[in-house]
Order: sequence, then C-alpha cells, then structure tokens
Amino acid sequence: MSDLRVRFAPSPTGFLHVGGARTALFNYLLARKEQGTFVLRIEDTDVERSTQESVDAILQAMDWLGLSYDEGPFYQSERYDLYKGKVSELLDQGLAYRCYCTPEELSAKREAVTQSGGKPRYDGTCRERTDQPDEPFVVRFKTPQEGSISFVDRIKGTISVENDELDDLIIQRTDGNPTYNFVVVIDDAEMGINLVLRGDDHVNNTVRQIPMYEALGYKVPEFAHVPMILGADKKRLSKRHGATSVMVYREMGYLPEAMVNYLVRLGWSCGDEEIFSMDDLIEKFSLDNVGRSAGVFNPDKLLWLNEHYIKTGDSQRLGDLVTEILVGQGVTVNDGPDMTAVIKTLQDRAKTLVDMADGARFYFQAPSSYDEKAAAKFLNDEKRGVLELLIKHLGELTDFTLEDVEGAFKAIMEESGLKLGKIGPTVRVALTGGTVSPGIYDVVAVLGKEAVMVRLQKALATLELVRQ
RNA sequence: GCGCUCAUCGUCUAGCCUGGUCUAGGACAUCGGCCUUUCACGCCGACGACAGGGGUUCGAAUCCCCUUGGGCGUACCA
Repeated sequence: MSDLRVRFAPSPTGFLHVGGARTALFNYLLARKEQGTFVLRIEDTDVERSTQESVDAILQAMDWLGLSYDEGPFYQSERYDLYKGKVSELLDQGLAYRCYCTPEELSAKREAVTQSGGKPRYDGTCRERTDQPDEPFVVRFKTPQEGSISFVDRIKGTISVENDELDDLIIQRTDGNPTYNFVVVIDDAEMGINLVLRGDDHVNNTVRQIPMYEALGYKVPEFAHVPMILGADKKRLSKRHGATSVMVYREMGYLPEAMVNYLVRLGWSCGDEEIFSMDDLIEKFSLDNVGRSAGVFNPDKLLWLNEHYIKTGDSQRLGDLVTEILVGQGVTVNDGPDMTAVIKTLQDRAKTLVDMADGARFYFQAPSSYDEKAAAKFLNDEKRGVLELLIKHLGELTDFTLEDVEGAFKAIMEESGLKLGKIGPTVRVALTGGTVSPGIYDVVAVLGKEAVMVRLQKALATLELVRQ
C-alpha cells in the first residue's frame, strides 16, 4: 500500500465521454499499480446543469469499463458547509473580498478592454473596498499580483505563468454557491489527493489554484495533465465527430476491454506493444510514457481492437452478451443450437457484438424468405438434384458432428460429380436465406440435423411451388 | 488579441532526455497478392513522416532560436 491518492472528478452534466473515461482510466491504473487509493468525486456545484441521470450514467460507464474506486462517490453539493467555512476564513484573513460588481458591469468592462486590445481581466474595482453595502455580492480570491507561479507537471514539465496574467477569481457566487476552482482545491486537499491527474484543459486553472492551496494552508499536490482527445479535424472531440459516449459504444457492440485498450494507447505507449489487458496495464502503465501532445480519436483502430477481443474472447461470455442482444430483438434463443457453438463459428468474422448477433440470428430463426438474387442463382430448378442429394445423405446421418457432415458432403460430391462450389451456395441459401455465413460445414453441424432437414425440405418445397 | 502549451507516415505512436547504431521502427487505415464453398479471418507485400528556416556540431528527428500551424484557457461552466 503506497500513499498515492488520486481521484476522478467528473461533473454530472452529461454522459461519460471518451476523454473523461481515459482520465479516469489513467487514474485508476496508477492507483492500482502503486496500490494507492482511487477516489471518485462528483463535481456538481453547477446546480443548473447537474443531474442525477448523469451521475448514474457516469457510474454505470465506469462500472462497465471496470474502473472501480476505493472511496466515494463524494458529492460536492453535500459539502457546502465546508466550502462556506473556508470562504469566511479567507474573508477574515483578508485573503478574499466581497465584490459588488454586477455581471452586466463586468461583461461591459470586459468588452471595452478587449476592444482596446487589452486583457479581459477583472480590474480589481472592489479589491480594496471596505464598506459592506446591503447588495448582492460575490467573493473573490486575492490572487498575488507580483511575481510568477510555476509548477512541475508530471507529464508536461515545468509550467510557469506571470501573476499579472491572472485576476481575482470568483470563489463564491451571488447565490452563495462556491465555484469550481475553489472547491476543487479544498476537496483535493481535504481528501488527501497528492497527485491531481486530469485533462489538459485544466493547466491554466492550476496556476490559479496553487495560490489558493497556499492561502488555505494546504500542501500543494503534484499535477499531471493529460492531453486532450481531438476529432479527425483536430478540433476538440464533440458529438459531430460521431459517438463520444463510452456507453454508446457498448450499445454498438463494443467490448469494454477494447475501449480500455484503445483509450490507453491514445497518448500512452509501451514500445511497440498494442494489446494490453487490464492486468498488463496495471503492471506497465506509467506517466513517463504519456505523450504531451493531443491525439486524434480513431474509430477504426478501436474497431480493430474490438475485432481482436471478439476473436480471442471467451465464447461462453460472448454468447451471453450476444444472447442479450438477440433477446432484446425478440429472437428466441433457448430452443436453438448451442450458443457457444454458434459463437465459435462467428468469432473470426465479426467486428462487433451487434455484427455477431446479426450473423447468429439465422441459427435461431429459419429464413422466412430467401434473398431474391441468391435464390434465383442457387435455388432454381437446376438445384433440385442437389437438394435431394443433400436431404438423402444428411438424412442418413445419425451423428451430426463436423466430421460426419463433411463425410456426407464428400459422398454427395462423389455421387454427383459436383464440386463444393456448386453445392455450398445452395445449402447456404436454403439454410440461412442469404449468401453470407460461416463455413457451410460449421453451419450444418451447429444447426443440427432437425433444423437442417426442415430447412432443406422447405427449400425443396419452394422449388415445387415455383414450378407450378 | 493575450497567456499557456504542443509539433515524426492520413491516424495512434517508437526513437528525442543521455546527438552518430535512423537509407526513421511498429500499429490502424488504404492499395496489391496469396489462401478460399460465400463473407470474413489469416499470411505476404506496397504506399507513406522527422512542419519550415536558421544556428550549435565532424555529425541533428534528437540540442538552441525564429517562423508557421494545432490545442487549451481567457465565465457568477467545470
């Protein structure tokens, strides 16, 4: 057990997106690797936008990814007393002050300053004010005006900003609610977080937060800022780039291990290795190999990884997952062939679980109609003999193992003088309704004698019908 | 605009810190071939990058500077 304490602190204003998931993953990995503690904190100080649904969605997504936490979830909305106390503390010590400027005045000033080419910072109007009129006010933190602030980022190295670039941050709103930059400091400190590992977009906040740690008498933690994830156009990843919610990927038939593997490799590497299990990662992950530049989210590679994990995954587990999808689509699975056997015929040719479900459906539902083109080509009158032969030879089998099936096909080929290429497609259409399926011997063997005979007979009957 | 920051194949990256072993390696994608009863898988191969310009050095992808480009921030959002 080390004393490393990290945290993931999402704000519940939507689902867990891939960027947040990666941040959570990095934190989780580090905590597990160092046998430290992973804290989950919900940053819901924005009452307007925070929802319980979002909290649930985030929790669910973390669970799906396998990112378990050791403490929390803590809700900032339940810690307002703590924050209020800290505000008074700073006020009493003269490290913060009441500001009576209205939002309108502020934005007007900001606009004016921007127009004239200046920096849009708070001008300090109320900084030295001593009266306390009975008017709405916010509380601002007195940011040091001289010198500069720098810190050593574990990923980016030394970062330094002149204090005159900073202005006095609002730490408490007119309505009495504290703001993000303030509570994050208090919480990270009070929760004993000693490494703040978060997104790149917080680098600028860090230099604002450090003086607050100091003012509050807290020890400044270490920081590590992971680069952003961008879309294909190098703009910040958003909905218009396609799915950004990790749970949407689950719905699209992705495996959590594929998502984890993809996310970790976006910005981190370990030599030439591409495939990592969670255990591998816990062993190998390190901040030292995290890159400093933003990365583009590449759905193709995610898909490839998913393909990989489907190919190498446990058939039983995959079967359970596919069953879920099939049942959801109203397909009855119980009285069909063995699901694990079905899955094994599909693992090499599916990219997602949804693909797999699509490919598995015919095993459980006899084709209600045949693909038109396929039927015209492979289920026409010329194929009558082939069908009859199939029915005869397969009907004679007592066992329906892969070997038996193969044997029967061999016999048919000998008797008819036809090659498999002349027989296979017909069987496929008769059995599956289309031209795409796993290997035909597999299909026949897994489908089982009863279903095969029924479907073959039906195909033959269809031929009769057409003939009349 | 200002501040912070980043910069190797289309994309993710190795290499950079500790210059020479880099005619820059791997992966995804793309293209071609092989395999083949369909679709796939698999296998083999091809294409493809050190952003540009200056330095430093015997020698730079690696160190320094400038330029350009990208990202982030600049809220009573987080």
